[in-house]
Amino acid sequence: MGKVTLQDVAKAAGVSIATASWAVNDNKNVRIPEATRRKVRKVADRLGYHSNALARGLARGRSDLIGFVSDGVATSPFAGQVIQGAQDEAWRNGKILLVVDTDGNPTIERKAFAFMLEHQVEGVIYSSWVHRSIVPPAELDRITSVLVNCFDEQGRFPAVVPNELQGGRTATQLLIDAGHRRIAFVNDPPISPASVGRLAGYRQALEESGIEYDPRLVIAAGADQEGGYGAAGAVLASGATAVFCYNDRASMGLYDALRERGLRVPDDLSVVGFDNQEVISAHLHPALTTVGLPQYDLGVLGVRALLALQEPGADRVGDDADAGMPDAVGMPDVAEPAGPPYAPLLVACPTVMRDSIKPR
Amino acid sequence: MGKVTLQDVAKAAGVSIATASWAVNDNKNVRIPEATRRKVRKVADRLGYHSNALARGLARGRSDLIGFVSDGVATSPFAGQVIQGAQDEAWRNGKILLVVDTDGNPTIERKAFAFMLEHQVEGVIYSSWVHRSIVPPAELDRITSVLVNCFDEQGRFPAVVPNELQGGRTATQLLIDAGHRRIAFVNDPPISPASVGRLAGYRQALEESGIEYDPRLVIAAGADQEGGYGAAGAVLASGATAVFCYNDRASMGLYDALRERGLRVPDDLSVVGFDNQEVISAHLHPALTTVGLPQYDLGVLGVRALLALQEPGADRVGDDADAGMPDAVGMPDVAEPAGPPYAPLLVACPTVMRDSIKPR
DNA sequence: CTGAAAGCGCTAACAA
DNA sequence: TTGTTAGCGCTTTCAG
Repeated sequence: MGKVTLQDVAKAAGVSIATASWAVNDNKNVRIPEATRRKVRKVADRLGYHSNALARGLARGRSDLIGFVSDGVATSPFAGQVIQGAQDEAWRNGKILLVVDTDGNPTIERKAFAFMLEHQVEGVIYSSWVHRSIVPPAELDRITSVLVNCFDEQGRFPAVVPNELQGGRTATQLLIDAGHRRIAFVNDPPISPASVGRLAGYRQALEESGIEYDPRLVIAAGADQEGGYGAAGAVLASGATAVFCYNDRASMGLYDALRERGLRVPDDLSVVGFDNQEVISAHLHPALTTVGLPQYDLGVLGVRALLALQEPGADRVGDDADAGMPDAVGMPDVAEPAGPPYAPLLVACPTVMRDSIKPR
Repeated sequence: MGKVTLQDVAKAAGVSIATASWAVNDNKNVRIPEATRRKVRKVADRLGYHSNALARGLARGRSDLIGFVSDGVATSPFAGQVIQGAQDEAWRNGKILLVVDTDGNPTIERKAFAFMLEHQVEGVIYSSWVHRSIVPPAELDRITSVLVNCFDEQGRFPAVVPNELQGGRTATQLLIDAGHRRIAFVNDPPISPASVGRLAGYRQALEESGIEYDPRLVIAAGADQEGGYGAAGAVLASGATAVFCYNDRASMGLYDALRERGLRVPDDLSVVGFDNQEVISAHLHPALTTVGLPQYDLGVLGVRALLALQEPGADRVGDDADAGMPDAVGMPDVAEPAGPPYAPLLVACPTVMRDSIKPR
């Protein structure tokens, strides 16, 4: 079984091996009569021929493989989505993803890169579980690479990250639009792109609406249920009528604390979360209005940036590889590969309207 | 840069290309002096040599690639873990995973298999997001394959699945051990390995403790927060002092409903969940005692079964590939590849003790 | 338009 | 112990 080679096909079809090759691939440099092509194709199908990617890669010097190394995306509840997006976009371009999750282990990471190199990947997506600044491992210099959900301060590599500022602004704006003026922000204390960016967005939204920023409304609390639970007292004491929580998990904790005090969302307090972590946000009572992370898009744009890098100025040609693939519409175009230093590509965080905001 | 070949290394080291090959790989058929080996190795390092996996695969007729096709594991909040387990185990054996998530789309699935075939994978893990019975796609017959988190009724393929019955029994036993005799079971209505298996486990545990099974204690409710929320009334009306919920999400809904009625877990009602969906279970108030799904192990055992299939009777040899890898201890051995029909390998569901059970 | 033939980088007989 | 060499299956000039 199995081992049907091009040679077999050629022989069975009564053509040379070269002709068979032309016929099977839609090679544009060579014009082959439709009849011949069809015949070869049919024979190939009948024999169950599958081109050997190893041989093809060797001969062409191109593997059609894209590496995806992450420090935990696969394990994180979040970000299977970014892999999915990357995979879909890779696929659309006739590439396939070689995924390795290093779980943050440097030994594994080193090996992962060795593997990628050996397998002649055309580039690698280096991705982080949590949006953060990284110092790129030395291996990245040996391969065309782009950063996803992380970035290097020097901008030595193209990076694709969520637009935290816009996200924070959007979340806050939701509350303002509902008529709230006194809006608390439960923020994660450690400095991070997310905590800094969302706070900046919060302030920007307030400012745009002429609401004065009151530092007492910014409450520091851990970015999980316990944090949100513990922050309830401070939120209530602040006199806020609405609260923007750093993430959905904190919102969930806040819900709990509120319920224990006999208070109701959104009647007594409007709340908006962040992350759109569906298991939580979609199923809280009431369902949580929140701002999502553009994970799928991060993946898509990551590989798009990577491909743009290796074919400078080349137009993407649509082949039939996308049959049945979800279409990626409404996504920002990736900037022309301008060369370093690269400014991170900021991807918009979408609004997810549910039932936790009450107009007043 | 980059393109350093074995030939280059050989030349630079002043040996033949064959010798270089022996030296770089730890080939056991050929003994070459440590000195030569070391020299070659050093030159290789200096030049930044990386063996070309495509050429190696072609020449050896072996790709060291294992396919992993899933209908949504990557997207599901659950099961990045199974990929992780599969990847780790593959790695330990010098293999690497080629992951494709078809998202349940048959067109994509077909293409995924074509890709796998082309890339000469040595076998494929076919995995489902939710534990279920499947009819294996025809392509599986062309490749050595094993099913993970799913199975075919005829046992034509080895399958690795969670032991739902044991899980259900364990969950119930937890409650019994705490002194409860009247234990409700909030079950998911649709027939599935999980609903059937967990119910059987529930009944078995009761029986083993001489508690009579009362059908009125089995309450049908959707397997999510809404379901658990809605089931509260029935649970309370049943007079149960404890409840085993089909999953953590339902438990979460139940928590909500209870709190709204001024009732407390575990004082007024003990509860145990299922799935150990950490975002939820670990952070509920009080934290939820639950039974986990052995996802990581499913992945590990899946590839282990696959490898066992292709090297019948061969002992696994530990090479140095596992440096820095998490170790897989305490895992059941995969059964000898007995040949079809295969009985599914049942993997134990672990207990996760937290704070939602109160002794009485 | 089609065939012959030279590799792609590496492995593994087979010789030396 | 080491070198020579014939492929692995496919792509792609270069002739025909």
